[in-house]
Amino acid sequence: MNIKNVLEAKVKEAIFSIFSVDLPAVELQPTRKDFEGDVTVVVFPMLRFVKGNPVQIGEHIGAYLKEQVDEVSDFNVVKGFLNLVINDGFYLDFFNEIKDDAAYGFVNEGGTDAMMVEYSSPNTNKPLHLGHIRNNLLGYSVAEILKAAGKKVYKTQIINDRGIHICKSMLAWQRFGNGETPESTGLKGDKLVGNYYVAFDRAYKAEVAKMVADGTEKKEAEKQAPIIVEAQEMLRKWEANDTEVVALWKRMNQWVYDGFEVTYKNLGVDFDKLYYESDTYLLGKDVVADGIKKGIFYKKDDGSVWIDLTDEGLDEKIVLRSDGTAVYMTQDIGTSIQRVNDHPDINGMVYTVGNEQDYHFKVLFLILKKLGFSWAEHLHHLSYGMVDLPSGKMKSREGTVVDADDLINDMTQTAAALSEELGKLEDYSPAEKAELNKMVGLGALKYYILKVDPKKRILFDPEESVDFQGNTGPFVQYTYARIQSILRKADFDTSVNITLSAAAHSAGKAEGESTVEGLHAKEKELIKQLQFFPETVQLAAENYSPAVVANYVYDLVKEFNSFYQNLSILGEVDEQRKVFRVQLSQKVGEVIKSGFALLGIAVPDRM
RNA sequence: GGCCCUGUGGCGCAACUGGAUAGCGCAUCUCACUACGAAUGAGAAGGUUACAGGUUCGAAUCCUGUCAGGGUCACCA
Repeated sequence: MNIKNVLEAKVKEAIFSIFSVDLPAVELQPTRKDFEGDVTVVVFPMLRFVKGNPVQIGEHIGAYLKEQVDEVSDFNVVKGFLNLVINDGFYLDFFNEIKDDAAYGFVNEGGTDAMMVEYSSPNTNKPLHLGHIRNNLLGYSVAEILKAAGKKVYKTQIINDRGIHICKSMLAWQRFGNGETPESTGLKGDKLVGNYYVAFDRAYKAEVAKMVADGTEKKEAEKQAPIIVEAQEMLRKWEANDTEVVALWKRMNQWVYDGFEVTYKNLGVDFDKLYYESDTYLLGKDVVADGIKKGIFYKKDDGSVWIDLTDEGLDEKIVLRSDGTAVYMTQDIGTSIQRVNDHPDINGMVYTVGNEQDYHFKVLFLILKKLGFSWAEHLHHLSYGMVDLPSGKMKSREGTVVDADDLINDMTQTAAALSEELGKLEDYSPAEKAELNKMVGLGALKYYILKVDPKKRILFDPEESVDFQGNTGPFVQYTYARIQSILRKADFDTSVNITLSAAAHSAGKAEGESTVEGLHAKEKELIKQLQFFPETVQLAAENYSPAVVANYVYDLVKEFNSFYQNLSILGEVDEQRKVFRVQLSQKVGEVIKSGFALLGIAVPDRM
């Protein structure tokens, strides 16, 4: 039973019995460390309903609760804050309730509503970089959090596999590639193709520069440079299904997919369903036609179709070009509908896309609502800030990016160096070490990115390596490993429930249970912290925020380390208390593991 | 210029969504390994929450204005 629910009901009861007033809500919060107590009732909001001095009202409620509620053993009032002391028995009972629940904190209702979470969605003309990593980690984690909160979730990505940018790398490869392949060069496919994307840009810029030098206007030169004209011609051929162009396109895209797969696997993310833009880019046109009939869209004289969103404080937005072809928005409308057709249980979608597209999604969601889809009420743009370098924005074309594979390797190597230095794993095989180093390196990277509120932009300095100490992934992993070390050494039965001794607990003890005299403050704090896990998962889901989970796990771990350092676990002389402390450690370990799993971070038994 | 996001000790982040004396980690300075793992713990120092008004019992949080940084305003995606 949740103590909050009990107290809320009882406080209302108290107010009714003392003042004959029905209170609509009760504000509860954990008591600050500097005050005595566990849960605090804030009296101030009641003053609207109950006239009087907040301190006196607090005293009245406190006295009533102490009298009427078993769990409340004492109280004190500071200004308008009523601090309640909850007895140790309650916390022990609570702990025994959750102790053996392997899925503690997770809701497993298999609700009928499914959510689709889209993330990653890369272009197939260049390798993934740090920006994609943030996207991937956020999307994956939010999907896992939603699952834990009881939703059915489909993870998806839309692969931007067509368009002028793809033709650019294709053309450059044709011209300068000399038949190079991933096999012939030993390069990862996405890297190889990315090189040609850069090569195109270089050639293009050179052509433009030359034309400008020869007297052409810059804007004209950018439009007329032979290489860009040729790329556009290639796109036309692709759209006309030209066999040669399509064959090249398939071949080069496959190189990229093979490369992406390696990166995704290293990163530990996965997808349930893939969408390809080449399949979806024509979608949405019929919906637009339908929308015109409904009067949602209107046609201009030149044939282009628009929606007027000025009433909603936005602009007019084009949804179909004058030549009848689709724009980005059209595709997105069509694709979202397609997704629901493919998965009829979807009743909401999350789009993990950078905040540069805030406006686009505002418009998209509004249009879908206007079109009357019920699921359009549950759309969320998981918008996140850009990852910038000290030198500014990352730009693939200019080669100023932090490559995803390189970064993962760097992190692994830093972990390896640190581990070697500490020298605790001499008995590990090279393969075991490699696996562990990757786990820790990735743990550092993932935590570093996920602990920050998604909305905020991140400044990443490659010169200063990601921390492994303090508020970091490895810190949490280390604590987990420490707990496992204790569990390995605890060679006694820990299956019994420990309760308060009869002397400390008026209710007495049940048959076959073991007792302790009372909880140490550090033990109690840990149980309190464990209590917050389920609500943390829900809060994280409501806010689509892995940072909420990361911060929670960090607080739990900090609390545990303090407990660990200040009290003896296996060295405890009282046998019952020793058992209890091992159980407590085990549970904390489980929650660390569960919480980190929501972030996509693994935890090691040793490190 | 219009609209959107962000601004918290030197740096990186929190603050249970309006509650108590604004927490934590790096970095700096002290302590603690013949303790269950020091990738740790205990402590010190460091703040007018960008600025100015306002709302109320109470503001980092809400409103208005100003400043700074970023984004966005294409028949591009």
